[in-house]
Amino acid sequence: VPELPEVEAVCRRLHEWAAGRTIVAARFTRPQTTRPTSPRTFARRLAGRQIDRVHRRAKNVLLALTGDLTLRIHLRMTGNLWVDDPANRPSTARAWFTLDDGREIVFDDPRLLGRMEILDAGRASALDQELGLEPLSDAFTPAWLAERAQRSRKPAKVFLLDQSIVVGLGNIWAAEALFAARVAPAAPANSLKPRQIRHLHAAIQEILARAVKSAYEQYRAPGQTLESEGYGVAVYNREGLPCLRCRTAIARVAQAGRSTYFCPRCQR
DNA sequence: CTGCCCCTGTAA
DNA sequence: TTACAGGGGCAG
Repeated sequence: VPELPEVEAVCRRLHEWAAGRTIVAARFTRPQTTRPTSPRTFARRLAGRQIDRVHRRAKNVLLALTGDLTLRIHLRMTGNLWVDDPANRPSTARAWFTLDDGREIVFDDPRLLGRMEILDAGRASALDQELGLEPLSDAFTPAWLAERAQRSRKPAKVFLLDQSIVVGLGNIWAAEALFAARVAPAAPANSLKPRQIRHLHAAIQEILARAVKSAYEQYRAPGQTLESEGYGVAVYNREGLPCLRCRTAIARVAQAGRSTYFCPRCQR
């Protein structure tokens, strides 16, 4: 479900739907959803707080609450968030926060991998520090990317997935960026030429900007599934199918325990 | 660095 | 029945 574009779309919609509302009560169905405290303690800390705004940092959904607290929600693989009438809550909902207007924020998470945590101001800024650069920020420049790549021997794909360097890229968009830039996923980051770095940088920004737009427009209604494969995927999940540039069969290899799709002819 | 784990769902 | 799934934390 969510890489940067989908998380961004969720945050914007949640902001539209819930900013200014107050959380009246919070319910959880599983103890592992809340970290590090129990659902009970967690719910007690949330009750009565107003949601000032909802924004994104890396793949985290951040709800800024009154009293200088931040609710951090990580959707992991299958999480989703929306605001709706309690009557429409799905059976896979793992948490819901009743709002002062009778609607509720629903945290849907079939695979139970998602996590949430309450941060005080200090921890919120510490988290911000630990995370890498936002790829759509002005600070993310070709020179900066080149400098970081220089210091890493990781394969390019693994380098792009590392959230302490650049945030927001996941398995789909990392593969897409490498394909667009014609960079081999196994090439060590420090072996990339300046020209390849420039292409990679441009590809990351273009691809993500376009995907954010599509994801936001697509995520209009509460409870909709987040589908990134629908918009502009050129290599991901296309093993054996012809490369869109040269017709060579797309290959799949495992890197860091995950599938990487690439064109063995145009990416090297 | 890779491998395993957290979980459930779906498809081959 | 097995493999795999858009994430990430941890062990070895």
